[in-house]
Amino acid sequence: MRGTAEETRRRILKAAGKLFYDRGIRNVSVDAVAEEAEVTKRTIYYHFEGKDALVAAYLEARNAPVLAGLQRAMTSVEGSAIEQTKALFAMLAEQVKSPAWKGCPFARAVAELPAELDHPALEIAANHKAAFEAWLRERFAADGLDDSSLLARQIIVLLDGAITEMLIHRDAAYAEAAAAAAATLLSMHGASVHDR
Amino acid sequence: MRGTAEETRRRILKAAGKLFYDRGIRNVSVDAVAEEAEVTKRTIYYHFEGKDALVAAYLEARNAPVLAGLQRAMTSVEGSAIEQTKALFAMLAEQVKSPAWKGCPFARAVAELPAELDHPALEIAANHKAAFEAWLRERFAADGLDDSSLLARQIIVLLDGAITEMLIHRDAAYAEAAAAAAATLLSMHGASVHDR
DNA sequence: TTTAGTATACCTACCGGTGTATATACGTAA
DNA sequence: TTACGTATATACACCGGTAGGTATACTAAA
Repeated sequence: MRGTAEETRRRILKAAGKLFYDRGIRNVSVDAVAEEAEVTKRTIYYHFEGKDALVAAYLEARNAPVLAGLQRAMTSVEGSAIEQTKALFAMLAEQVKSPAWKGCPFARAVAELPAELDHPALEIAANHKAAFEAWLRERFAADGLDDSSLLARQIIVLLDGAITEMLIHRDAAYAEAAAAAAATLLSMHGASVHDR
Repeated sequence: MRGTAEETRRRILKAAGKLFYDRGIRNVSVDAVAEEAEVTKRTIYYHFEGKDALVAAYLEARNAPVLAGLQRAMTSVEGSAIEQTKALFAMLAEQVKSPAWKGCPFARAVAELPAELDHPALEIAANHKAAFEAWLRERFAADGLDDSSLLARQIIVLLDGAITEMLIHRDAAYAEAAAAAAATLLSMHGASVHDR
């Protein structure tokens, strides 16, 4: 009963990701992760230094895929920055329909982990958010929008705000309201509603 | 060592509120609350059915004060809906400066508690958010703004989004960006920048 | 004297984490 | 090609601490 080390590690991370995201980090024991991964707890502690390291690795593993998903939601649509931003919120409105959707794993980790303990996960979350904001800024600047830096910041605020409200109310209307707000803001800064 | 029941209950709730908000609900044991309240754990279980009930009571107790604080931040400023909304975000920008500030207790509770267990706290949080959104809608409608319902929804999205970002980055710039976005949206719907 | 409220002590379950034996993949030399 | 040695990877059993929760005796006010 032994695959390669990488395979086992990935299996653990997959199980951890599923449980942490679904139930919350503090609500999931290392034993539960072991059972889900069909591995003994000792194996987890062979591959990870402790639960904190496992949590950090879980968030680290989510970073690239989530970022790519956000970017793809926009770039997969032909059109201006406005069209693409609308597509971003449309994806969000779609996701909330699934009961498995539980909001943003990074924001939830920060909400759950007290800042004082400077858990390694906190920096990972901050970097993730900053990375998407920076990408948005570049995207808007490429369209020649004014204040791309401010705009990117406002869009990410709308995004995370919509996620928060939808996690609370389970209502896609918040994503739609945010999409409308985003379109208004972009058009105020020189964005065309038509194709670029 | 015995005050009135109400007094003891309030002391427990005060201690619970401090610890739950500061460290997160799952990170605080009933023993820790008992110690903070200078009461034995048994006394807590005399006054509350269990930890879940204590958590629910904690959020319930926060509802009215937080709502009042938000409303006061707006109404304490003379002026139009725009001016008052700006004041709302200004208060937020001020709060983040304190290390004790840890975001919105309701949003954090929802982020931490898995939806499946339908914890009583979840409904309390949803009601709180809905209440402020409804109040905002009335406030905007009173100023004769178009689409007050959509506007209220957008402002609360901006508010919770700014809170999320500020919890992650500890940077008041997000409240300022949100304030600017809010002002833009309001002015698009017929709000005057001047006094009403 | 009754009874609401508090204290002491305790229970069971489970938490994160570990000591140690063992099984397997793989490089190396005959 | 085979036999073997070794580092790697997994299993089993276990630890002390603490979690939420409780049985029960006592205390003081009405």
